[in-house]
Amino acid sequence: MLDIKFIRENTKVVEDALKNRNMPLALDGFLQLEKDRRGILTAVEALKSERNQASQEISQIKKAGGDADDKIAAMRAVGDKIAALDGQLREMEEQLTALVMNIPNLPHKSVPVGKDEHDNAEMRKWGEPTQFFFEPKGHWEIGEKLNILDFERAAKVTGARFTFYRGLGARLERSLINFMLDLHTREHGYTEFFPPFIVNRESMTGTGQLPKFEADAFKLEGLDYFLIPTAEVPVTNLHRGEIMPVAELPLHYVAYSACFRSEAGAAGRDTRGLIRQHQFNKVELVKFTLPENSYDELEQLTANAEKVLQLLDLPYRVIKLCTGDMGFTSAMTYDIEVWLPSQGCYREISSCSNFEDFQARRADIRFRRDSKAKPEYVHTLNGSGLAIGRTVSAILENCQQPDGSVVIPEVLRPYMGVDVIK
RNA sequence: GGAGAGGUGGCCGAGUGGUUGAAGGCAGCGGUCUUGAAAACCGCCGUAGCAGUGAUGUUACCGUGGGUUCGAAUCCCACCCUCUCCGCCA
Repeated sequence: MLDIKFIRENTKVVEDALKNRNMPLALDGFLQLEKDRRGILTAVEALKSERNQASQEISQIKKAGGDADDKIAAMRAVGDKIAALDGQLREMEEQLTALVMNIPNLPHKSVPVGKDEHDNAEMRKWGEPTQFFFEPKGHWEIGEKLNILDFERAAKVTGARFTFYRGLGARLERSLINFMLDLHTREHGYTEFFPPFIVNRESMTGTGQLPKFEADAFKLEGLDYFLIPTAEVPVTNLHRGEIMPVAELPLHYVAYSACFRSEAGAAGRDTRGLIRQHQFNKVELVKFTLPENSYDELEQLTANAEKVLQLLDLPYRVIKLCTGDMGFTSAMTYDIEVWLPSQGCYREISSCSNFEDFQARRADIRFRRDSKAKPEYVHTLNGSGLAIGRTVSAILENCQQPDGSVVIPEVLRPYMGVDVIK
């Protein structure tokens, strides 16, 4: 959520940003509504002030044994006026909230202006695309042949876009979760959380999944609860409504969770394999920082996620998303893309974003520089560190052997107990 | 799921429908005293919106949302949460 005062004073800036995000929106209606609202607010507050004063006078008259009937009658009329204006005010506020909640974050000035993924900027590459002297197979095929992935039975038991992992496949998934959590807690200094996988509406609104993207979420029938699309939601909302002392910042959190996405609108895309599932595992990094440090923190967070791929020896590149390709809540996003031989291209395996104060304002997460200072909004960041299913895909594909076996990256062998899946 | 108790400021804890934004205490901040510290004493000590260059004024907030009333922390209704006991359960 943007600051309404900021929108008022920088209307052009906001309109330009919306245009760059492919969401052109004229704000004059918004501004007029805002102005009208303030007019009515001033009027109703004057009436309330009058009423408060009269109430005290009535109290004194009654205490003195006098007759206040005239005053009470007069105030009854004032009360009716107040009720009418309050009603108007509430309606206007609802409209304004609806508008402002649907305005995306402003891109950072270093973000390239562009329409779609073709305008993203490649920042760096690590490693070289894996070379094969045989025709590399897709991970779904490798997984089924090794009997470690079972898409067919998952379709029977649940439906499309679900998977059973079996044997060493299940163990690989679990090993990756543990490896990543160990790395981020022991080497990178993050504090581990294990969050609820179900959250309420306020939390989904706080991180920006609602109200605009309700169709993407799984909602529990009859309850105002949602399956989390990412651990970002529970972990960021951990501090919703709090004012923290400056000494606590920055906070670096890491959480494993299952993630649930309806993938509405993705029909027909990535239908094979583990790339796009309704349920997947992810290790998520979340930071709460001082505003002046958030971009340094973003670089470090991205580097922490990259470290996972480096240790697994998987080739990847880092791109900076352009204005048209960035998520609704983000001010700047780096995507980390891993090399997938079956597709002959790099595919997203992590998305690292700085939300600046966009989520903090929605979720009311603040800090105080000292005991007398006014509270300020923190900056929030998060990034996958990494998506587990996509990491499994990358390992199966990049580490496959001509005989169909898969050599386990060295750092995972202590977790796996074997060197090769065959 | 059933029965009961309760949700007030950073914390503890008062609060007959009428100067209660809210007593008192603790913590915190500033000061007096002291070589320094402690103790004692004095003062300050919530958040947000609106108007104003500013001093300041004003409104709202006592779990949440409605209602009654000239006036609600206080009365009524619904919901949420916490605690205790019972039942069920990994």
